Amino acid sequence: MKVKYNLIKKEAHTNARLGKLETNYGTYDTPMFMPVGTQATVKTLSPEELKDMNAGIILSNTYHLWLRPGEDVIDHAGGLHKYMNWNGPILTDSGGFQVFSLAKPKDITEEGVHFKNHLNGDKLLLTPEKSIEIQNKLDSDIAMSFDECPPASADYEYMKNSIERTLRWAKRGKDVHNNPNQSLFGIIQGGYFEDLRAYSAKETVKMDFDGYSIGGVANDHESKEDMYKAIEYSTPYIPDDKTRYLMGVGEPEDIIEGVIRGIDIFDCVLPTRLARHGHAFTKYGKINIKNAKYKEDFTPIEEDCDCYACKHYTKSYIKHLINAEETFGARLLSIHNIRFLIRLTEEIREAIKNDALLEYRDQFMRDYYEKNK
RNA sequence: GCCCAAUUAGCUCAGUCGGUAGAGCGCACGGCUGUUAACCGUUAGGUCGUAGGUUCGAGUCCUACAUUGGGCG
Repeated sequence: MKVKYNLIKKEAHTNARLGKLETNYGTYDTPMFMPVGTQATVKTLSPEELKDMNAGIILSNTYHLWLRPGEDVIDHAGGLHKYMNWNGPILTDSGGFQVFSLAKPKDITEEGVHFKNHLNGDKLLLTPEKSIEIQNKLDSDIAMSFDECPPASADYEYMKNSIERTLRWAKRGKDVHNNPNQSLFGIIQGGYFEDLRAYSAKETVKMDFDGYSIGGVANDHESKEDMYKAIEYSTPYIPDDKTRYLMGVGEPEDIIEGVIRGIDIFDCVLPTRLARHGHAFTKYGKINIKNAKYKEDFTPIEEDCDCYACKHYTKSYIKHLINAEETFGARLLSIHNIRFLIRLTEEIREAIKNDALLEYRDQFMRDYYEKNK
């Protein structure tokens, strides 16, 4: 089946939405956060641990699985769910972000994007059709259109040409997509140009995708105000009965601000990457567990956190593990950071129910930036 | 007792022809937003073993001593 978004309620004072997303693998409350498992694994974590954190959809990546182990291997294994032992929903990114992070502008043509395989240097061509074909074989629940994710600093002319091409790529991908059990999402681009966002959104929605995402944000050190505007420029054109997915975000405050502007789902590498780099989210701001002050801090990362790491381990111990480059440290911080963002969405949903999201936002920001600093 | 080598940042070591010193790691701190990222960056930290000598100028050349390691007795 295709994913189905059911709008439960709109928050009284913002554009926030409470919803339920029906998938092949169960129904999940939105707003929600999707952990990122690029290479068919959320780095350092087992599926059981993800379930314990109350994770819903997880994200994986077309480009990486195409190169290794190859979509045919996963197809022959019985699909990505079986391959990685994840019996929850999976969204696959199309490789569009790799256009941004790996390709040079000259590598992008109408046909597709020429890559150098970052593992062995092979020259490769990824096209919208190929991306959809790979995602079909991976058998994810939600496939993403193959887009170009231009840097926020791109000028108007570049951005305009880019979104026109992304629209043509979206149509080509949709034309070859024929998996009735896989949904296909369109991607809105346009940087911080109001008219380009509006145009991209309207034209993408005309193609009638199963859901819509907003891409091209938080990728170029742009200001948060600009990022929030890009969301505001895009969401008005997305129908109420379709999911809105803000790609690659984010930081706790960006998730809250995104929800306020009508976003339903988020994904971000930050919780797991920060974890491997020794940082932890807390209600009172991000902490660097490597700091000397935690050497003999025998309290958990957060006293009131219900995650496995906080229930059983101290900052002192986790600092030791990170300093000693023991992988268990990265695991414990990953568990905490993902649980932190999932718990954040749980609190956000509660605030929407109570029509008190702005109050929740203000209190969160006071705690996150002012206390304990 | 004699001979040889070494001695430079907390650690392991570079240091050219003599022109007053660098790296890696560690320490301290920071950054990371659809993962080419268990990564990247920024500080701090030195009477160049000690005492003399040669020289305009010595980590570098000479002498003695100390310490450490090795060899021969």
